[in-house]
Amino acid sequence: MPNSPALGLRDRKRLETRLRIETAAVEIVMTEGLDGATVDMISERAEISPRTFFNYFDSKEDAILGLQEMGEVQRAIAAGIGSSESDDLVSAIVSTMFEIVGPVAARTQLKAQRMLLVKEHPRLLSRQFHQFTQLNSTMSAAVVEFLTQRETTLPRDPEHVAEIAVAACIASVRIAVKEWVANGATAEIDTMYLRAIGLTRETLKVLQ
Amino acid sequence: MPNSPALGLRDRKRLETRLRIETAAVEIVMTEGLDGATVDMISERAEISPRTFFNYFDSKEDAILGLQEMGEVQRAIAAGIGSSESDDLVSAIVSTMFEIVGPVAARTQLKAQRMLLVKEHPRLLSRQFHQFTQLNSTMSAAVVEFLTQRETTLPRDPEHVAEIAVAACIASVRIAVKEWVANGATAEIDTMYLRAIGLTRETLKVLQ
DNA sequence: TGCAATTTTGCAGTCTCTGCAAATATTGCC
DNA sequence: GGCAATATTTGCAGAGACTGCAAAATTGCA
Repeated sequence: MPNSPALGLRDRKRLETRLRIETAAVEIVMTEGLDGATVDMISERAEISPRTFFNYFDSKEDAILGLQEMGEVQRAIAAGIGSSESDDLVSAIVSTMFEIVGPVAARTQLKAQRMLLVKEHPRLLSRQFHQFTQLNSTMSAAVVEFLTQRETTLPRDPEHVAEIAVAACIASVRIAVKEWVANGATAEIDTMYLRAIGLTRETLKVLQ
Repeated sequence: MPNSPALGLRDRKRLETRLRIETAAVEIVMTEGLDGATVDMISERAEISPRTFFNYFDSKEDAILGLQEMGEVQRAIAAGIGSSESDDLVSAIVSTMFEIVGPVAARTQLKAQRMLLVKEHPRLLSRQFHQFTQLNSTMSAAVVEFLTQRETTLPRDPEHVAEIAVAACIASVRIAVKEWVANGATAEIDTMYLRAIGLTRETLKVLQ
């Protein structure tokens, strides 16, 4: 059990409940479909009251996707792009995104199922996408920081350039993940990662 | 009045009702805020029953944004990218997007107000964005077509490259529009258009 | 005018999501 | 162990989005 023993009972319970909700949500959507799954059903299976459900997630979709709270994701982004070993911006962005939604996603059954659901219900994809959109400024800031540290000459509008770069990378990752799922979700994670980077490069060539 | 006389009374009425709903939606959101505006209020001002509202739009947000039906937008995309005079992919994509959401947006008061609303309520932005996401395949197809006609050597995965290119352009347009609105929405449309293209180019340089 | 097709509407009902206050659980402290 | 402070859970009542259905109104056309 990967339960950090530093956490008190209260926090451990909270984490456990959260996971129980996420699991219930995914399971029910898998059998009942996206519209067939109701908050009541999910709550019942997770053994909480429907009211409590909304103490944990803002919407049904959030629970299905297990969307973390903004703060957590923001920290992950800053840490990810900031600590990138490579000097290459594309790999820094792509690898950070994989740290958040990718590799982890492959490890647990829950998250693998989630990806299948997203494939089946595109509505969910755009919900997840929406979170990224909201995080654009965080990402941009991290990218600007990255550029400031490594590039001698910054572009004229670093924040905007960063935002567009992030958008392109998001699209690449999304495609790579889609392909990966389409191929049975069995290949090495690295395949996906390299694929995303390769796709980005290919696009850059064409746009030039 | 730009009412095509070719349309029968029935269709003209339908169009007029649609416009009345869109207008009512924008006006009410401007005074009451996004959450303060209800379908009942909008329907009342548009002089239709709440039930009829949902015969025209799938959701409150769709009405506020005046989201066209998919089919219409799809035709606009195919026509836009296909008929581009330039050989440059970035300008072909960007100009098509402006034809759909940009220049038109500046012409009528309704659409200018809409842009202000989007600025104030980011939730709407991602709703509009969502439509673009859904149209990704349409756009990609058009871009692939574009490439096929003009490039001697196609990239390895044309559809994917197209998707990423479109994503980058969408981000650029979004930023350009955001800036334009922030500056009072008064500058020439061409400014916005050139700005979007310039931003894309700047980003390409950095990602390289 | 009168019939067929389309559109509007009311109604009943389901579901998401929120505020509030009472009940319950956890924590830290004595 | 017991007690007070704090956090969490829950029930309840209610607003609002959205849907299916069938009756009523409107429009198109012979």
